Amino acid sequence: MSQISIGTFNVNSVNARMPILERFLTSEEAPEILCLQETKCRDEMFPEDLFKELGYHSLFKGMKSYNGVAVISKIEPDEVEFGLNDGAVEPDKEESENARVVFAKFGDLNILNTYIPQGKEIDHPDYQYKLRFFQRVRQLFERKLTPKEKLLWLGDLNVAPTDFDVTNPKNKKNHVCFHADVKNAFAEVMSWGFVDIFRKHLPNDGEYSYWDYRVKDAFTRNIGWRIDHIIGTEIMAESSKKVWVERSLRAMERPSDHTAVIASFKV
Amino acid sequence: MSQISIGTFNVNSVNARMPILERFLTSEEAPEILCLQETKCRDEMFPEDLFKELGYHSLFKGMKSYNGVAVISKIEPDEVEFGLNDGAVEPDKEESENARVVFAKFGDLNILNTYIPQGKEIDHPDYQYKLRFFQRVRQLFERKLTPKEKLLWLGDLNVAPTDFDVTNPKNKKNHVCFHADVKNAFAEVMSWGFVDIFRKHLPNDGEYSYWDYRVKDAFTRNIGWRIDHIIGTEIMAESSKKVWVERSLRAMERPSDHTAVIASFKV
DNA sequence: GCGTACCCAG
DNA sequence: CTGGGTACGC
Repeated sequence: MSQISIGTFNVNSVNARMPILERFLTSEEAPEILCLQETKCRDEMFPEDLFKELGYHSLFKGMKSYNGVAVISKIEPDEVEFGLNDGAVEPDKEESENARVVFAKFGDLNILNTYIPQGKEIDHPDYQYKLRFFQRVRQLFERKLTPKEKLLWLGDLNVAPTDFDVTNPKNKKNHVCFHADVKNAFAEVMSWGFVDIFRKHLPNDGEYSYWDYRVKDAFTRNIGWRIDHIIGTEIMAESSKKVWVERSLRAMERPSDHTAVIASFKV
Repeated sequence: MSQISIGTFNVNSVNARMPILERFLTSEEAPEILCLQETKCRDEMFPEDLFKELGYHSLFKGMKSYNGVAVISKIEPDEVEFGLNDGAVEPDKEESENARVVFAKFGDLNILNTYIPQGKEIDHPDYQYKLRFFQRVRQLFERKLTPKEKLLWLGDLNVAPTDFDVTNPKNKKNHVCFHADVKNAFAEVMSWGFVDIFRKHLPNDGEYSYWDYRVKDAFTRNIGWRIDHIIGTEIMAESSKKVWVERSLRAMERPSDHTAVIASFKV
């Protein structure tokens, strides 16, 4: 019986965040597998060699300026797939969807790392695209797996599912990450057969993963959002031992606006 | 009999260079008067308060993005004047000329700090403007002073007067800072009654003040230019005791492409 | 290469 | 506020 820890971290530029990642990945808390979002670099710019020196294999798909996902892991994955691959992708969205979704299989453990579109505003076409994106993620799960399998869904899902997940729920009813429709779209995916593993271990309020740079002293005042998630099938929830928010990363010099969320499992 | 040291430093943004300026101005080598060029900030943005805390009075004239001159001094000047004020300024050049030339009088010591136009290319109209700029600087001296007075001319003059002043003179014949015409234009100003005080004390080659960021390892390989000058009337040359290039500033973190050049005088 | 400035995005 | 892009100057 051994332990494995798996996490998610929206880095807001993987290259800008290397000093923080280097410290984190050489610390006691370093996870075996870490899902990254918003790497914000083309594949040629991805710091694969630096991760290799830290003992991590990298899979990544990026683009110029926006989006970009990666999975770095001490063990090599057996299978990898980028994008939703459902035939529903519009031609101009292909690049960004590949830079938002990565599936990786490590033995019998399936991992989906997603950076869900933010949606801009409630009446913007991107918000409808976001709602459809959740549907398509559910369809991906239906197509590839069953709820009986070992599956984790991690990433920046750009949704705070409950009032406990934001500092001030009252003034966020029309926010694209808190509106009823996006909560429902998220709940529809969850109902396929998922458990919110973060909430299983950290049921209290005030547990956030993102603090807006634009809100003055948001981090020290703990004005934040829980939009980075660790979700899994029942079997994964049962084997989960602990979840923690690695707040130290958000307190370092030049931090991302998000921090890492990690779960440990017994295997 | 006491000592005063006076220098010139093209800072390539005064705000970007404050960490370096703070260290320099609190060190043993801190000059009593320092002429700055390329401050690159509008007057509202000039860090007057920071210099005040360091014990320096500031005079400055800047503009958005480009140019900008300042004189910071432990003693307050008695007279100040910006620009060439010869009635020859074209309307669209008025702002930049005021941000290129500052005259200051400290007792009987006259100081002209200039940031001479670079000139872009030998066949560009800006190069002819540069040559005329030197003429107009000479006319300013003729109008205001005589070679018998105490006068220093400092600044980034964008001219390397001799083969000793660049690393590879052969491939620079058509450079706007090394072409025969610009050397002549500079020599014309010198002939009014100036001594090259830098060269009086540092006659050897390899003494530069500017190392191009774009030349790989230019500073460590000492591939540079002497384009920042300390020039004075005979009486100033006679009272000069020492000149040094403050290379430490170019070796610090996030340096300017230039470094400071300082002269000490007995008064 | 390293400074500006201005744009976009979250 | 802090990323990334562009353009421009030296």
